[in-house]
Amino acid sequence: MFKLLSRTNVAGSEVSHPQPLAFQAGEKIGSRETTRELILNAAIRLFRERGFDETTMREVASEVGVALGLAYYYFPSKEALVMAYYERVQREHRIVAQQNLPHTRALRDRLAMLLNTKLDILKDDRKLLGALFRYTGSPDHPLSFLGKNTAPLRADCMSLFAEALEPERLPDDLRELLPLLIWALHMGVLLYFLYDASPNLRRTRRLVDGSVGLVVGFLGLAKSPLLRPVRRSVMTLLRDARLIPRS
Amino acid sequence: MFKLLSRTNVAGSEVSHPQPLAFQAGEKIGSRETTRELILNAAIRLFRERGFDETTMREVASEVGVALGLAYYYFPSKEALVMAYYERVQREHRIVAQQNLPHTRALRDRLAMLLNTKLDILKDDRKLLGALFRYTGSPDHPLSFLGKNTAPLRADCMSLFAEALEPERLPDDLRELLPLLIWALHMGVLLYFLYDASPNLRRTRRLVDGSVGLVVGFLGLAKSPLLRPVRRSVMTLLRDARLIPRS
DNA sequence: ATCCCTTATTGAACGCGTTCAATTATTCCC
DNA sequence: GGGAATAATTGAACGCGTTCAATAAGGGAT
Repeated sequence: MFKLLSRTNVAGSEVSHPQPLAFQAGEKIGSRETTRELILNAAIRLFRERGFDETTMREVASEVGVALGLAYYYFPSKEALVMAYYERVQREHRIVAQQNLPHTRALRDRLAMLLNTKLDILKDDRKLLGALFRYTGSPDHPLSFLGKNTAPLRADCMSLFAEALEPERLPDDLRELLPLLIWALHMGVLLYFLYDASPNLRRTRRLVDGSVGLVVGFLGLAKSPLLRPVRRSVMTLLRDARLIPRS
Repeated sequence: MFKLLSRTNVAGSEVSHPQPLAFQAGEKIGSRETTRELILNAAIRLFRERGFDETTMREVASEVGVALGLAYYYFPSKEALVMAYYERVQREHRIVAQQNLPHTRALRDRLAMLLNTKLDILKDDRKLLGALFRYTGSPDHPLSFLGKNTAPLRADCMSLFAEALEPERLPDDLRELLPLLIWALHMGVLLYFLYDASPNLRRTRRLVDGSVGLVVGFLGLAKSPLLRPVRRSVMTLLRDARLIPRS
């Protein structure tokens, strides 16, 4: 189907190969970005090994050899570490996706590729990814994945889905609607991934395949001019709810 | 449309009128249920007034006049207070729903009534309801609303939706599928409610109306024997994903 | 009434996320 | 080089959710 890029093929990957500590005891810590990166890398490594809640910020700071307060100088909270990491994941996913999209013709394959490569990147991250959902019910929290502060991240993710849809012949309303719907599906898949205890995430992968198939099938149906009033109703509803912008 | 029961009409309501402190300073605290209820009621009241995070467990205990540790004797965590409250909400909702269902014929009205009465009950609870979503990303946590410990609560909620669907002529597969789908919609509505800043939750109410309309419309379409293979695909997918039981 | 077992309650303490005043280091401009 | 401003770093402390050993209270059996 789509060409899986193996981990080693992602040049300069920030995510999959967190850099080892770049200095030894007694050596002076480098620049601002270096310290911040060190802390982030150490945190992600420890979160992966032990779990998010099971790792303390004291351990993270100690791992880098800095004072606890320094972690808070660079990151406003423990969860913000995970969010910073997820932003990296997003960046890496964009790179991978844009490498694969030119070689993937069928929409079904394109969408499946997007979801599966995301899962590939995140496959070792179940012990920390859940922390991203912590503020789901807190509308004003800066880290709420549905809140206004994360709107750029959402938009970025949706733009990837929009890119995958680009070659398709779609009515304008569907072209506008689908990135949101696929983003929502993608969030559902990530959630499912967290709950999936099957070997090698088999069930999650099958869910991806199956749901992408249904989306593409639904799309074939929904394109019909006969269903234009229905599409219009959906668009109206979502606009009223401010889930998509007013045109 | 449906008959709205006003708050005062719900006899013996546990939710809407948290009982005042049943004793005065120096008076001996009553039985186990009384103390537990006192703590829960005080907590919910304070959470409503101040917000969940803004209220400390020390304040809750102090409000009842007991030691901090006693709150933890009765409730395993701060969030567990909110979950206990939500279980009450569920019970009250069932009562209200079962009073209204016999007088509501059209499916659209039945579904809208279920969602709207839920919102009625929860309307003052935005400051605390978000806490229920805190463990969304923690599959093994007892309070995860998607986890196994909350399966009875989910099933109970879905059974209400199944009841609303009862009079409808539906193919078996749809009859099995729809409670889950409507439950998911209901969760989406609750989430939306948390984020909705419109006056009197206007936008949430409109979302309810609109989405119920779409569900009913979709249902009309989905019933068609022509779409049986699609329904079968959906059922297969959800069964494989273990989101509905295998038949 | 006494004893024993279970439940309820307490107050002190723990630990972790977070904060912050003080200090040190770095950078830029003259 | 010196001074000022800014950024980085520290270590101590706070406070809140949570825990727990000790104690008190309640209930049942003898």
